[in-house]
Amino acid sequence: MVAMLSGDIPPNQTIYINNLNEKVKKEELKRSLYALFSQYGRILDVVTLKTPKLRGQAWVVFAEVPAASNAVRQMQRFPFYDKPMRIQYAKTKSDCVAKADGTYVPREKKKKQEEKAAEKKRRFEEAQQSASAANTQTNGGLSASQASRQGKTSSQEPTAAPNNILFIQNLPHETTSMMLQILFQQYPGFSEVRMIEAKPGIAFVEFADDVQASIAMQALQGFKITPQNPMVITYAKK
DNA sequence: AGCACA
Repeated sequence: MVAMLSGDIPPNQTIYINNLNEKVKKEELKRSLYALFSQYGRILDVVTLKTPKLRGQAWVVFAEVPAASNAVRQMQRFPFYDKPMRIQYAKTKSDCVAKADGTYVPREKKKKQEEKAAEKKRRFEEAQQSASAANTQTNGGLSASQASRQGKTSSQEPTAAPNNILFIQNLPHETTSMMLQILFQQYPGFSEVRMIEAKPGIAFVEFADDVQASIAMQALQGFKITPQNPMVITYAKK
């Protein structure tokens, strides 16, 4: 039954992921999850903790339930840092969602720990910010195309299954493989660009694995080589 | 295996 796959928890906008590789650092894990899952829709928050009870697990909060549903289906068992992800809907509402709908009540906590942790968190967020600032620089000016892409994925067509090969469309005809190489080789795992003489405007870009391809896809989605040509990146068909 | 957010 379908219900079995989602572990009998009713659909909601937060997915719970476990069986994650515990060796991956928290910040990297968060960023990779963000990059990987934002193809399904807007993400409000990614929560990862490294406490003994919570390592190897993560929560990804989507703005919309259908995005979460697509993610649960499409990314089930996806090999992520060499381990198949296991994905369910989260059991309880995420704080960021409760805050948005006005039902949030802060829970009681031990107070001495809180102050220490607040400091740690501040430092963590600074690191995150500089990291994402660097990201924005490389693909600035994408918001319009990203918005239209998300509109598409969240409403109808099922997203193609992840693949280590990306299919690039809507390239200006004067694009060379060297131009694409320069763009894509900045992402880890890049292996090669292939273009077909007889078919201008498209290209294939290969990465070592699906995760790395996904991250490059996310980063360069909508990138404009010329102002009229935001590139459209999907996974190549298998 | 393990469902939190400070």
